[in-house]
Amino acid sequence: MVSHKCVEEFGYKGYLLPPNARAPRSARKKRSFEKINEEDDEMCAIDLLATVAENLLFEKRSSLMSIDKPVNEIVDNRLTTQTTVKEEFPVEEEKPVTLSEDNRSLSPFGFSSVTNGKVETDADGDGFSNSGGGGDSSQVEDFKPVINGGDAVAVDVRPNVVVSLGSSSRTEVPSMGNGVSVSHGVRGDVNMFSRDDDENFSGYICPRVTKKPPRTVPRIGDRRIRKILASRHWKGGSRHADAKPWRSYHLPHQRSYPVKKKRYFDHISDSVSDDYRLRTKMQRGSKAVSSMKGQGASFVSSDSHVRLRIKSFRVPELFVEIPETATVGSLKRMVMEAVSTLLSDGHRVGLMVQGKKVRDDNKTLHQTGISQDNTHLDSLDFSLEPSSDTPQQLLTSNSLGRICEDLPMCHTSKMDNVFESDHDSALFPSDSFGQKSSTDDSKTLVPKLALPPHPPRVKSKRSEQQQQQAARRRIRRPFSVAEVEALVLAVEKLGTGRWRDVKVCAFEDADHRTYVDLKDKWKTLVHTAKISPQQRRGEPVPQELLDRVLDAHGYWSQQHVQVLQTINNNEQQQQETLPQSQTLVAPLIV
DNA sequence: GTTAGGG
DNA sequence: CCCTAAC
Repeated sequence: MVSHKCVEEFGYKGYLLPPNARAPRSARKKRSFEKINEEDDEMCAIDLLATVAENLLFEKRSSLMSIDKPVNEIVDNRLTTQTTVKEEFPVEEEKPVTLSEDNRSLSPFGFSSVTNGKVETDADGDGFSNSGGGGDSSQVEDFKPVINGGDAVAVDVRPNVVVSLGSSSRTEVPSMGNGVSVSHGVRGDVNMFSRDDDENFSGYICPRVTKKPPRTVPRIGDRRIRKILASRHWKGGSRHADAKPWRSYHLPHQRSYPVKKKRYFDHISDSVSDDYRLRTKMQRGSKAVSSMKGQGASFVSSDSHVRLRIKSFRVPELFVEIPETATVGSLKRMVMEAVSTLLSDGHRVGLMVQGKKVRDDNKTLHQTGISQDNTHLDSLDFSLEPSSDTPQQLLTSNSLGRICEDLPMCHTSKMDNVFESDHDSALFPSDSFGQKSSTDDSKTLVPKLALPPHPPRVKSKRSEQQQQQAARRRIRRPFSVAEVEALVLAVEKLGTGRWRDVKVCAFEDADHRTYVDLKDKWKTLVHTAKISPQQRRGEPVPQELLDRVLDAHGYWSQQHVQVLQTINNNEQQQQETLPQSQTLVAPLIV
């Protein structure tokens, strides 16, 4: 909406003569940090899953029952990504879940890539070669680098996506884009991309929520907020790094969850997006004596334990474009960044038992039918769903831009190594989790490093500027007639050259309109007003408004000229010709 | 941080 | 809408 606060006093012909001085900056309203708290609660959305899974996992480690399999087999977490070659689906209806432009979370954990069934350790310069794609492995499902004609290697991570729609129904979401990613002509760039329907090649990661009406959400419009949130998120992760693992199942309200997730599930939960399910399989559990007797109201010592085996772990569709010469490490980071970014919006966990969505968080597992005695129950679905009170914005290119911006594209040593070794276990936690002694935990638990402030990079063939421009350009938002009217009104009153004031005056609540935008719009309005109606494009602006634009433009231009003259002459000689300007000029020349 | 102007 | 110089 456009405010009209500044409609009051008018000077000549509706123009308000400039004030003696600009409003002091202290009076300029800053709203940047007022919205932070709204997001506070959402930080732990993923914690629910993390905690549940963590506990389940922990039980396996600490339970008294004998385990006839290696722990890492029982708790078999795999990031499974899937490359499928499908025809492209038009996805007009699907708007990508949007991520704030600056909310990339600084997930410090590593990301393992898999080629031909092998986990790549990223040695420098060990980029993907054009040999990939053929390998198969039952362990590593469906991950194949898609080789793209000797050009950039496009890794098409294309999971099957199951989307929860808030009911028990599911919708298969078609993939977007070719199964074989296309990335011609941009070799040398690190870019995640998708086409928006405009002109830009804007990168984004696109988890989709289909056919789901947009939420009315608190807006989180300020980059600074997002930065803060991101950093807070990150800090939170490390802050809890030393938390001791839970030893009981605890399924109270989500809000009451202490944020105590282990790093392991930091990784896992954070890597889940949107509605990508954690498929779990019930396993026969044996009676176990709780090690937490009496510690929880809902915890009964005779509780049986159920084992959940998370069979696969899926990430949303991602496109990663990266030059062959990039290191595996940089690829891992890219993917990790992308995934992390996806998740930073906050999600809640959904649970489906035998196809039925379980909404009552207070039910016990047993009441829900999750019981070791239930031999019929062989699968659960966990899902991450956009939290109902979580903002879902359009994923603009900005978020991606940040990612790309900060992704080192070089083969530099430090970055590649830092992210490395320790964190491969993040993706394949079973490899490390079950085997690590508790003393080792700190190693994985405490992420050693977030992204360095200024990751080193190498120049790509496309200029960085070009790349960033493509990546972070804001979406185009044409001015409505109402906005134009408000702008004209404000400029009539305030003049051209006080754009910040115009912003505050007339577009205070329009977060997406910066004063630079307003200035630019005015520029185009003046131009539009000068050209013939036939040459004009877009939503037609009423001629009346355009007339006022020219009027105001002329008037204020005149004012500027006179100010200059006055300054040059250093005398008040224009009094007789334009009395009105006296009030304008006089203060300025003092 | 704002403003002005080119891209 | 972006970028940058200049303030």
